[in-house]
Amino acid sequence: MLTATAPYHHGDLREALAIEALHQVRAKGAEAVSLRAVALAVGVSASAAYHHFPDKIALMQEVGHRGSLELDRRTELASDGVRGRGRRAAVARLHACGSAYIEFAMDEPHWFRHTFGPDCAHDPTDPLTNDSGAYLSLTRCLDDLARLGALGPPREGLDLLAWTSVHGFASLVIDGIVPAQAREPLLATMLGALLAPAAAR
Amino acid sequence: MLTATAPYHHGDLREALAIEALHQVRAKGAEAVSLRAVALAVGVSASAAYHHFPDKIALMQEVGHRGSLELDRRTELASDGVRGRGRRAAVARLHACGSAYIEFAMDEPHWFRHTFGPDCAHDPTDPLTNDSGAYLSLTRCLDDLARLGALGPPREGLDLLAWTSVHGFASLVIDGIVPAQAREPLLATMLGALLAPAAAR
DNA sequence: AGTTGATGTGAACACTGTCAAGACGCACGC
DNA sequence: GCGTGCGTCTTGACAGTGTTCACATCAACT
Repeated sequence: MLTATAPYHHGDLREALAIEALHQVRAKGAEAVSLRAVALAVGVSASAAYHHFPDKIALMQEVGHRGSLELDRRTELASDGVRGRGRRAAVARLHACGSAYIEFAMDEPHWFRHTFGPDCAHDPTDPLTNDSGAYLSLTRCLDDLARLGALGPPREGLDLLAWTSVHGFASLVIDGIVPAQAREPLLATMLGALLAPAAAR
Repeated sequence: MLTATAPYHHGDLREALAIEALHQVRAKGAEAVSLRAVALAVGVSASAAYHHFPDKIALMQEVGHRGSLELDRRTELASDGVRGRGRRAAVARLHACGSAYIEFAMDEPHWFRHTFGPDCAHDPTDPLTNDSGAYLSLTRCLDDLARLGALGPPREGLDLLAWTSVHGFASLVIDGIVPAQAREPLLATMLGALLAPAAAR
């Protein structure tokens, strides 16, 4: 039996630690996660973690990074799930994209919050460029709509408006400030404000 | 000399603790603040704090509450700073309101983040009702615009759209994901999407 | 005056992140 | 084949955290 790539003492401790940390963040929230508890749950001493991550912060950043990837995956999946080339399909794609974004925050509030939390702060020198596939999904949806002449306001800046409203709504919902049922109304209003008045839906 | 209301041993320890905690949150961020350090800075033992706050969380919630009040104050001040009854003034008021919201986040990123952080989670049973004077300021601006017939899309839900986009932008900026210079473009795009096409500015 | 109760102190507990010193075991060079 | 080296993990320790306990203090009321 070839045990694939199980190179060392533990096998792949770095991955195991990341997975366990992710589990605990999802379950209890980032603030309630301790490096020691993660290491113990994996069956390893606390200091063992320092051979794979320089900090606790680095471990948590790995969790945040996986949150970005998961968010990207969900939005992309949602937008790809809508077939068709017409205006109706393009609108539905944008709707699905925003809905998936919000749904991730509602499904995994702790994970979402930590992904955008202070420990995972991005490099302020080159924002918007490297990461955020969710933003790219949104941009593609809006590009399609622009190509179809379905957008009301001028194209420029609409990505940012759509993104910030969806992200802000998701944040406010998981903070308990805005009710979750407002999701559809918010998306409808956003689409109504973005689309040309011809056919809002 | 009448020393005003200096009732007890310290004077007003509860207030002193809250002020010092607020200072430290603004300076170092909520995660870096320890109850002990706050108490020591006030010149008091750590356990003394427990006669005024049941938890460290309660102390930090007081800081968050003051963040809500400060945000309310700023938005209200900004919107009241624009005089006039015409459409132009109403648009400027909405712009000033959103701008002040974002400016607070940029001036006090730690304070803003903590105000909307998990420790200050609101009661999910009655959202939108009790607090958030910033939302009320925004609503008033939009009511004015609606009365003047200046809004493009139907009135309902526009508060939420404006609020979430401003809040989302503020959050993304202080997370270093969106550049701060995008504030004016974002506000312009938002106004363009909200207003009737007659005169975008 | 003496009791009461709010307000302070100090020591202690369990827990945290982090580090230094040492023990284990795989992989390589001889 | 065997020792050497290095990556891996453990133990033990340090400083610092939130929180609680028994006790001291001091203002105010009866």
